[in-house]
Amino acid sequence: MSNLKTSLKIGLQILSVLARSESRPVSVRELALELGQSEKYLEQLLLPLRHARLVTSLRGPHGGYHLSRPPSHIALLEILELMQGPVTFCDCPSRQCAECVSPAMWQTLEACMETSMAHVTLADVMTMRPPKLPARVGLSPVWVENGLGI
Amino acid sequence: MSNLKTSLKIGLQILSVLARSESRPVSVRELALELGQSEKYLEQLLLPLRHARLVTSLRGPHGGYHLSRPPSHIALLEILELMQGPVTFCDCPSRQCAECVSPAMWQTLEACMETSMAHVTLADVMTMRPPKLPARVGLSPVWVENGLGI
DNA sequence: GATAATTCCTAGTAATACGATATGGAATAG
DNA sequence: CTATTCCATATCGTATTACTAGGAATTATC
Repeated sequence: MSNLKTSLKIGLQILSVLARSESRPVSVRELALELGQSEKYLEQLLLPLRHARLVTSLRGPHGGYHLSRPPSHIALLEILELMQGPVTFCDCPSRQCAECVSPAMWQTLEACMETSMAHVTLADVMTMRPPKLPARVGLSPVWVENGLGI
Repeated sequence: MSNLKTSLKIGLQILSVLARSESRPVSVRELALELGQSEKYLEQLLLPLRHARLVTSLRGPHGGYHLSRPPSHIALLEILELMQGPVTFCDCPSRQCAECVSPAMWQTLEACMETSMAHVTLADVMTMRPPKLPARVGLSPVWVENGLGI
């Protein structure tokens, strides 16, 4: 079973299509044809993307959606949080519940994921390249030199 | 919503209890009392732990479960994979499906999580301390010095 | 204006996963 | 003989998720 929601995966596909046709807006109908999903479903997924101003919409004939920013300025973390919620390993507010066992542990691991994904951009996703990451990222995990061109 | 299953969290609680009473085996009944869960439920959770030889069982009177290894030699990753399945962001076998968008991306992120959790031990979890991690871990993410005693 | 293309919004339904419980008994060992 | 693990299955409730549906609002074009 995948740990990622379908909505995130399709959301990424949507954004990829929008990124490829920078110039003109893409209608939901076109997206539906290209991605093999229903228009209504894609509409729903576009809603949060628009509210977060990741995409901009144009109504009326020849309307559609386009990216609000260049793909290299859209972090995977943003998309992930929009489409499948925050990266939380335990969501008790106090971080002191029995389930927490070790709050510091979960927080560290959450930060690990977040920092990593904050440095991956839509451009990286599209080009199928491993992401460009700095050698070190704050106090959190980083990709290090790995012979893959980073 | 938490991204971790309850079974993992309770699994960790079980292992913590076992770790604290190293010397003698702990029966399911005792676990049930201590953790406030039904015996049958805990039995179910203990099954995969035993099959993976993380815990050893003794039958008959005064029987019960104990850890097969010291807590410092049980990686969080093992527990996680046993209790809530592998860390997979896309589970198509080919890694070439439409949902993949960027197989290299998911693989890198999966490796990030896995490597991080592979270096966290049950001992870390129990002591509520941030994990001890080497300054660098292969080609994957690491925790770096962060003033928390690592 | 009228019309048609499109986004926008709100609900609702259907399928699935998951947590949790329940039952019943076989095997094992003090 | 009794306490316990072991194992299988199945069931139920609920939360989440995927997906559908209908129609209001907006805008370009004729």
